[in-house]
Amino acid sequence: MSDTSEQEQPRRRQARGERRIAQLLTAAAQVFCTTGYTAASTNAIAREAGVSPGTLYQFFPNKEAIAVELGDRLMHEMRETYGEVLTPVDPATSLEEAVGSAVDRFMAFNTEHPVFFALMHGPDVPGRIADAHDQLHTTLIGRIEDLLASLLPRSSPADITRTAHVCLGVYKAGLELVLAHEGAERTAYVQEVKNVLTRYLQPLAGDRPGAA
Amino acid sequence: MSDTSEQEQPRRRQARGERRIAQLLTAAAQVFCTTGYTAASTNAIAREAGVSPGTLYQFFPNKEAIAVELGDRLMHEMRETYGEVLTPVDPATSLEEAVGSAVDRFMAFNTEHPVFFALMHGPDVPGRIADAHDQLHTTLIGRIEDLLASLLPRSSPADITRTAHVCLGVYKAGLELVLAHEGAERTAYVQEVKNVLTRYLQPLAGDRPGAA
DNA sequence: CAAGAATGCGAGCGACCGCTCGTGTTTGTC
DNA sequence: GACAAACACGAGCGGTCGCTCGCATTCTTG
Repeated sequence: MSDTSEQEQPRRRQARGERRIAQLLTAAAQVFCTTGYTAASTNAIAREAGVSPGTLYQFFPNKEAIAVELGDRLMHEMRETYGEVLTPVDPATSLEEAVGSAVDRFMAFNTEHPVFFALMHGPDVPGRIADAHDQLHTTLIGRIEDLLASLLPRSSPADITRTAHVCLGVYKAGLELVLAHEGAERTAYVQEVKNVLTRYLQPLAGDRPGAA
Repeated sequence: MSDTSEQEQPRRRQARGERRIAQLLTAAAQVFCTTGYTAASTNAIAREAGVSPGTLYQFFPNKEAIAVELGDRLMHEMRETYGEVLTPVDPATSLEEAVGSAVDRFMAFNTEHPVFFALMHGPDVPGRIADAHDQLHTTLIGRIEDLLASLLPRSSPADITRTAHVCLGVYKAGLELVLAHEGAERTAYVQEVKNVLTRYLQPLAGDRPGAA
């Protein structure tokens, strides 16, 4: 039973190979960003990276694996940069501060890695990536629920869940607007996203500081 | 000059043809809804309609024309059902009433024609449809700006424009959530969308009735 | 420096997709 | 019923895309 499962580990990579992988992932990010996942051809990714199609398939078994590896690395960098997503609670912070810092963190990451949004938002992504997407989505919703549970003590669990989905949806919509603008206008949109969320949550909050 | 442009009008349709067209558009709506535009194959549409690929191309010059015609008919039905989108102003209505009625109208249309959202939301749609999408988007933003200009007299034009984009984005995000649920939960999400918008706009509103 | 492994190439295979075309069937008109 | 136009069919053409394979090159290792 144990030998029937193929382990493909004995593949020893050289430094050149690791460089090629990084190069290919960068190229893939570029192409995914501009054309989306399904429309992105592996030949185009190879061309963008300046290598042949055969070289690409030396390092990735198929097109999906490229996106999966890219997603994994982004996820890892996100966790590394921001520690744990959405620090659970801090009873002293106001609603505005909590929302503001959460939005700033996510916006910073997403504007620095636009591929993330492109991969997660596209309705075309196949099996494995959709799974990762759902998993991230569920995790995120859970975190937001925890955050909201402490911020909005008067709400029922079902209401908390619904509110969490609304918050995430609003954030995603705001992200799209933010990514579509630059400079001062972008900053203004970030502020608007914070406004929408704080004003939405304010009436639900208990005796929090910072109420208008 | 006048005869160089080809007029393809002399194509006289029989009742059977009109029926086939409606049948094909219904099938296309179904397929577009489940797979999106690009992933939808014309053969699949023909199969869904129970006809051969050749028959499909008897009535539509290409795949894009199917989506365009579908979009045109939806647009026409939207205008016919709701007269003009977003009745400009009514100085006596409260902010809650204005937001509530606008959201209800759009939600009713979009839940009855999920294709509309699928066609407008997909990042994959090609030229002509993207044009129609942009045109609708611009028109909608303009209407919302007009509405907001009378509701929020203290805001500058630039702020109005930004606020309009935020409102439309929030609505689209809410629509996605609404379409993902059914029954009582769906109703609850509709209410949440209204809550988000009213609470967002409330602090900007002048001496409107209905303020909390 | 040899030998083997890892890397690199690019023509091309198989599958699918948008679309066509030759042919046969149904419908409207006289 | 005769004739033409509209409708219907489905095999298949041209093109793209994901991916492979045979072979050349570069690196590592003893």
